[in-house]
Amino acid sequence: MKKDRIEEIAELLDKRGKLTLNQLDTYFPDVSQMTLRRDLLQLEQAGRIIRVRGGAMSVKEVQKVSSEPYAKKTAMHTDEKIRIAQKAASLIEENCSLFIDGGTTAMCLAKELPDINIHVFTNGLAVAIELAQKKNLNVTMLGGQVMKENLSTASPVAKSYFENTNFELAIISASAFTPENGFSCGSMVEADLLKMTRQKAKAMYMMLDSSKIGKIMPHTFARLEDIDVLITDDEFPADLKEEFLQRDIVVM
Amino acid sequence: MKKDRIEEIAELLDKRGKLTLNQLDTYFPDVSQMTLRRDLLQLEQAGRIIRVRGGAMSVKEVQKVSSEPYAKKTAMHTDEKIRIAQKAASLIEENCSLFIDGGTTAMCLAKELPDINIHVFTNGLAVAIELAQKKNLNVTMLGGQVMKENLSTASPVAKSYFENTNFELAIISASAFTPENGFSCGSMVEADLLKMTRQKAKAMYMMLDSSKIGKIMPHTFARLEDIDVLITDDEFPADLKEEFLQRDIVVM
DNA sequence: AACACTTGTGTTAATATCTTACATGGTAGA
DNA sequence: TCTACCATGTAAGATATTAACACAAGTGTT
Repeated sequence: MKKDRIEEIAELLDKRGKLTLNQLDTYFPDVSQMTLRRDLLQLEQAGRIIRVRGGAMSVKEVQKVSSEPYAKKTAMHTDEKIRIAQKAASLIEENCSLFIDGGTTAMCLAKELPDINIHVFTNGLAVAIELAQKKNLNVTMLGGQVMKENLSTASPVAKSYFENTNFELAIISASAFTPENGFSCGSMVEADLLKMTRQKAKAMYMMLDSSKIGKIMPHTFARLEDIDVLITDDEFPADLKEEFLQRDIVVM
Repeated sequence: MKKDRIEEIAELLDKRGKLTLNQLDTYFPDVSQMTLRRDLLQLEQAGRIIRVRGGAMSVKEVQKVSSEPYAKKTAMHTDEKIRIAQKAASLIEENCSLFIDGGTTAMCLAKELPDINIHVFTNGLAVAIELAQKKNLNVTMLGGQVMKENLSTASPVAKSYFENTNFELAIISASAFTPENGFSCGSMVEADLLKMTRQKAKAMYMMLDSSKIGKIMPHTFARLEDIDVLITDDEFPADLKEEFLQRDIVVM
């Protein structure tokens, strides 16, 4: 079947990074080179690969090679983030309306979200673009001044947005957490926005990988008791977990 | 000098995403194609570009590819658009405040804009991200529902933004133009936004490559006399130009 | 100054790769 | 059953790339 073969080619390329047509030919001896060419063309149009002379290479590979310095930042704790994002995604139901922030954990969540009929509000540019790929999903971008470090928007003006919009659920992530100082982040305007979000949403889920615990950032936007669900990883300290559970907060 | 040329090629590629050898050849008429090939080879080994059949593409571009249907992306880097964008960019002065739309021509403009102290409002997600790279430039994203086809936002809510913001200049592009129907685009909400923009801005510059002339899209957002400057290419018909000039509109 | 030697470049032919156009067979729906 | 369409194959032709050699200008050595 054509589709399977194309999928297989894509996976191969993701693993190997780069393949020549001759290599592909030995992988798929029962179809002609021309067919493989056509497959590659399709994959290229889908944006998954790049055709180069002699064959093709995976887009992922290219990204890896080039973004070494930046990769370090984002690659930190990626596995945990993805697992946390998957947990969060499993909580989303069809026809709901939710807010997602613009951080890297939120970006992971955006990738994990199923393509179903939900409405998502976000202040992350990259998150919005990622979500725009999904056909059934509705995205609304919160406007405001663009913060260059994290490609999010934040501004007092966003407030006027909120007056006319509604969402049941806010899923956000913090840069730091201690029981005393609550959930905090580095930007005041962002903290402001997240506070507003808390007021607007019926429920608030917090994604927090355990590396954030014990850190303090300048601006607190939520306290321990403000959240309804805490989504974290297995490293999460048991004693802290107890504190959440005592307040009827679900920890998962 | 070899080094300068290579640097120039790299910059060119970052701006335009992808170039064929023939295009490069016209940019550097005083060296042979073979030399350019060798330059590309070097840049490839340095990891800055990827050579593809017929030419090369910027690694940076590839990173963006994953977030946008690829075919569209490359198709849009036409020479005319870039030349028009360059003309438009040359009109921008330091310390001004302007609006740019989210279309592909606007994207070219974003790339051409100098990194000086100006404030830019836009409703294009990709445009905002592009502009966020520039250190001295200030970007504000207009919020609203994200339109998946063109990664722009548009919504009635955007109106509330405009009440608190000011910009002197709006530089926008249309999808279609006829003297009778004016400048039009395919989306009603977008047309709405652009109309508002017209009211808010002191001046409006229109970027219009000649391929758009004679086409009509469903929603007109500006008429001939609404604009102050028309930025177009050399193919622009002389008789039409006359019509603009009669209304004291600068054509360049 | 004469001499290798390196480096950047151009020219051409040989090679590799890609596209185009057309032919074939199988399959789903009319 | 027939038609239309899709996925595929084949091969000629177009295009792009490499390889090989040549040359000129600058550099250092004797």
